[in-house]
Amino acid sequence: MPSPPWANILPFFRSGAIRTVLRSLNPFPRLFRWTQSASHSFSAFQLLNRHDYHRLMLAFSQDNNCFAVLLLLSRMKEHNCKPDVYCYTAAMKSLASCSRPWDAIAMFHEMVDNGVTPTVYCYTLLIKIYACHLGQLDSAFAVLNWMLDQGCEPNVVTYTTLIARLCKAGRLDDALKLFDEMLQRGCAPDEHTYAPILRACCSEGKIQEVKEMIESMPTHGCQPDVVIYNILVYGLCKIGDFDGVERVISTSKENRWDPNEVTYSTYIAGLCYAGKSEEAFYQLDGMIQKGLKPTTIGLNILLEGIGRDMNVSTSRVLLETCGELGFDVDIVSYNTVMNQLCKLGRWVDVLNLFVDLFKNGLKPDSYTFNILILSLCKAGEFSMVRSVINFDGFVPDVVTCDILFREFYMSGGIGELSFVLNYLDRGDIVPNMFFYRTIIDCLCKSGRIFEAVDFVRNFENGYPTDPVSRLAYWLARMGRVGDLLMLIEEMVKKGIVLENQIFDQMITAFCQKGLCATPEVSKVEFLLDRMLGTESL
DNA sequence: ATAGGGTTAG
Repeated sequence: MPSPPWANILPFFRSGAIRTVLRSLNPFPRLFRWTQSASHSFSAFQLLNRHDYHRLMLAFSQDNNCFAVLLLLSRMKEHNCKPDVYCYTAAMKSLASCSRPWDAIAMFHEMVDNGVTPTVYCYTLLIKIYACHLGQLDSAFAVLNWMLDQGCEPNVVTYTTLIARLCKAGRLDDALKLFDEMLQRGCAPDEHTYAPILRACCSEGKIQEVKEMIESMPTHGCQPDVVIYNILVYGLCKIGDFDGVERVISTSKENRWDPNEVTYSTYIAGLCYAGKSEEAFYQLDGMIQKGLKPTTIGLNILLEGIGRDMNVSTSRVLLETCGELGFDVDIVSYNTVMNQLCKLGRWVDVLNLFVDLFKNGLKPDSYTFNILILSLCKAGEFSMVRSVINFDGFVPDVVTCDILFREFYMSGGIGELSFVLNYLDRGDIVPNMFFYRTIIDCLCKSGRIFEAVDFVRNFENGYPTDPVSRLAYWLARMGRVGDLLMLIEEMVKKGIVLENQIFDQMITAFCQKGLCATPEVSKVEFLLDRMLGTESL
């Protein structure tokens, strides 16, 4: 028996959202029975109309499954159900959101080639793909002109899409030009059009312009809403005008809007960044009284600020009270407070919070482990570090390797490092320049200069700048100018261009050692000449 | 039926 035409699609039907859509489709009961009995030979797909296909496509698109969307489109064609502009638009959208913008554009052209006329929705999506997904604003403008040529009038959404991207790209002047153009063409803006422009003005600190533009909105038929006022709050925070923020919030009723959690989170973050965390803490209270709770990110910014500007006891108490207050915390909230305790060397408290986070149904991430491991290392509790490493769910990253390498090496536990090296060998963790620098630091601090030189020499592409400059620093620092000269000569001979970062580090070390007033400095000058000579080649 | 706006932590 041949497999049903939708066999490839059926596995995707497990998603709840898609099931819901399927149940509402006309032919679905029969389709469903077919899959149960598997004895019919007719194609239930023939019962789907364009509208059904479109709804299915949107459901799969929402599920981020563009494979299924494309499959549906090809099924349509097989069953002589010509895809309409809605189906093509849905397929384009799905491709775009699955990071396949070029395929989405190809889909647009396929649609035109098949004689389907794009709607303003479809052109707008195409503009969004060029502007947002590809960052090609000029191509997006070309689409705008093209649709005008085709007699399709852009609407407020079309203009807003392009204006928003121009603003995000820092092209505020072009955005304002387009804004005027849309007015001239008789297209009225709405709140969505103003928001990105106001946001861009705030970024440039043009708060006066922002205020004036908000006041002028009603003359264009727009009533400033909570989003518009949140942008104003953001702009005022950015220039530190917190009295202004107070005024905006206290006049909200007469201006017919209600502050929401974004309003307060923006305000609280602004206060924290300005070093006024105590004031931010106070605002949290005002927020609670209005029945609002902070966003998790806003809360985390506050926890960070309180620990920094006030004290860690307060941030810790706030974290521990979040459950009662009904605030949503996440692993970053715990990491923030644990990190503050770590810096103060309070490793027992760090450990306590590590235990608590599980009670809140959270899972530690690599930041959590790094904070915990660093706390324990600094306290010399290496046996506990070993327990943490063997913990079920341990997630190391390159920072973990860096901490473990440095701490175990310096405490003489070199034998333990095979664990770190195993991770690196397996390729699970890719070392970065900080890690290489740690290796150089460890080798140099323990006097293993030749091993450090060998380390940079045997690098895959040879003598990477960052570790070499670190090594140069140590050699200069230790007064081993001869070894340093040899290293530099060796690199020059191999035709390696010496980056000035290497010389920066050397000069820093020489200055720190107070060698600049001694004859040794002539050797540095010699090296600098060498560098200039190399660079002129 | 389909397209567009605001805060953002380690």
